Amino acid sequence: MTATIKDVAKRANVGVGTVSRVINNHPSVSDEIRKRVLQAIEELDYKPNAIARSLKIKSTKTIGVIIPDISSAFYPEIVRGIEDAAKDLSYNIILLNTDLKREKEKEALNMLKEKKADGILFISNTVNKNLKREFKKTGIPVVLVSTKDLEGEIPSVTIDNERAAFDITNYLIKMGHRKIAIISGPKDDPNAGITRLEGYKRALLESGISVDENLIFYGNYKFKSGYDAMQKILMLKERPTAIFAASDTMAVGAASCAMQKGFNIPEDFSIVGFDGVELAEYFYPPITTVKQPRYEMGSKGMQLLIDILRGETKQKSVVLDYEIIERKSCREMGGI
Amino acid sequence: MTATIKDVAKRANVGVGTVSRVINNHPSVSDEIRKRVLQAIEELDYKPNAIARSLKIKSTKTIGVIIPDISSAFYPEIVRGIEDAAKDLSYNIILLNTDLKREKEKEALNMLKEKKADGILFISNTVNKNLKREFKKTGIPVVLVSTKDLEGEIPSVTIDNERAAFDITNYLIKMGHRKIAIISGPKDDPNAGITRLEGYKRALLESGISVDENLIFYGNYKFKSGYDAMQKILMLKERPTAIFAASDTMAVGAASCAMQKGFNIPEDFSIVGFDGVELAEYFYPPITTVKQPRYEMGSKGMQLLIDILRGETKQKSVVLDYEIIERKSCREMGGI
DNA sequence: CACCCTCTTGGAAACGTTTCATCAATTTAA
DNA sequence: TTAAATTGATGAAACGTTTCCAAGAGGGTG
Repeated sequence: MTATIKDVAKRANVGVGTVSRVINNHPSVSDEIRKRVLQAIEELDYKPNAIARSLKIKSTKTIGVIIPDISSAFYPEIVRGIEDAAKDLSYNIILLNTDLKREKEKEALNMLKEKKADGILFISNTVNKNLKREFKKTGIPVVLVSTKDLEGEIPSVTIDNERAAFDITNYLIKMGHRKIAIISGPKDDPNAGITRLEGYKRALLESGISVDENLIFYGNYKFKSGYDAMQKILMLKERPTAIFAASDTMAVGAASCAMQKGFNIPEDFSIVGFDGVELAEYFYPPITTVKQPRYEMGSKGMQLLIDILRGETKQKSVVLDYEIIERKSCREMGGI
Repeated sequence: MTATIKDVAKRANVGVGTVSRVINNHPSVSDEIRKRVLQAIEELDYKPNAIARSLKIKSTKTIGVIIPDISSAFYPEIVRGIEDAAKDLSYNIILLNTDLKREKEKEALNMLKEKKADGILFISNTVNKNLKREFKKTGIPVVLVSTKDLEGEIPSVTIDNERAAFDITNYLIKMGHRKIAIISGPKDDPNAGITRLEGYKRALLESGISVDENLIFYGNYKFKSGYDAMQKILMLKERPTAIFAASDTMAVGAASCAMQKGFNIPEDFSIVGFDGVELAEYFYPPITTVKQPRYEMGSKGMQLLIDILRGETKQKSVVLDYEIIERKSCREMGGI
């Protein structure tokens, strides 16, 4: 069997308390004994049992990470940011997928409560009252990443979606576009759906362009919904010259549809996306987009969570910067 | 504080042993007492402490998942397969990234030993003697996914890379291509680098086409290396008519390069990839590829691991089927 | 020399479970 | 009717740590 602290104590001829103290670097242990203990540890290849330790100190050095779907392009980089930060702080992460199902979110929360996670990073649905009650029931601190508590009670790390949509729409306007369609997220997504649509509308209005309801389409951030929206756009009598898709994947879907029907990007349509996903970069032509700092969102979320666990912070939320990445999917309009 | 088994016992007026038995569905407890205990559990919203339980039963219901990089397009779907299967079997997963660094692999193994993971799914570097020694030291059962132990001692779930490469190369040959370049993986990757190159060569040879060393290029599976290889290909006096890239991302890189220089896919070059990643599907034109069953690899790996933990299986490895997905990136050659 | 500190060390208790040896009560067999 | 067997329930021990309390060993001081 694998060695325990008792075995080490015996071999080093000391008490278990002493061994524990050298493991945890308590100051009050003489150099000579420390050396003896260290040697015994070495000889037995002793590794402390984290489970036993956790039981005693009531901390597992484990963080639960709740996301919709790791195989969806948006999340892996967030998770990578989380895991890197976790490693630095000597935590581990348990990954749970929810598919945005409330039921699975609840189950995940239960698991994490039973396994005594020290904290939770929640990157799933928008938070509602009901969910907040579930959070409370676990008794585990939660930080939101890339989603929000509408009432702002739970700390979160996000970007300003409204402003980002405003900026990217303005980018199109500056290039001379006046008929700009949007392929928005779903109406029931208060975080990235509604806000981006609002930013788009505000940009139009502030430039004196009236918003045309016929140029507003709704998708679900996936390829097919972008593709389908483009099909509708192509059937318009008065086509837009530019399209703002609320996700890169929809942007690519739209571009694919157009190209398949014989149109060219950016000559016939200027297209911009949102997220800054690899697909947009590697597509041909590469798609201009607003890049969310996904890695940083993850690592920052982790750091914030740990700060909170240590009681080192007033639970304030953080809003990160986004960046418009100009590529080859847009063109300047000449005069009308 | 949150309720313990003692609190439940007290409230239900029974011994702790009894509570434990109803929690674990042991048969010998009377209906009346069971009811009483259940009610107490309900009233206190008692959730068993998995840490304490783990300490006692020496099983954490946790599996370590060691991968190179979750933000690399190939892995997320594997991980999703793993997590889904884990959930079904009531396990959780701890995710660890290694960037293919031996040092990080070692650290990951140590963490999992200390945290007493019940099993490990290893999806990183090819396994060598040294690593195998580290596996042994943890004392934790390991299953390999999408990588191999050259000596075949450790159970694994993979596809037949050589045969897949053979098939896809043949696909090109059947279309009439005779000058086929390959953008291979690195020479020091015995799993997916060398094997795919060998499948390519065998296909050529069996069709009586001699392999031309000038048509063999090496990349690292990433976009840029595909792009760079294409640049070299374009500089050849005698250009190939088809290109087999050992990853979809390289295939897309190569296609982008060609298109940027004014060539058309598939008119000027037929291109096929490998992996079956989203990028290949959404690229325009969509890239023909051999799709690895990544989700299934993950879930199968998980199931195999659990079978082994339960001692229900002779530790045999499993080889999964791949699938050639025909899209729009290749064209038939007329007679020469 | 007696006293009081300080510094180390040992060991027991506690963390919240599961399980095992006991025991009490009830049923079955003789 | 009594002995034996079966069933159900109890509580202590154990899992491997950490931490706290007590105590021993010096060392200074008056």
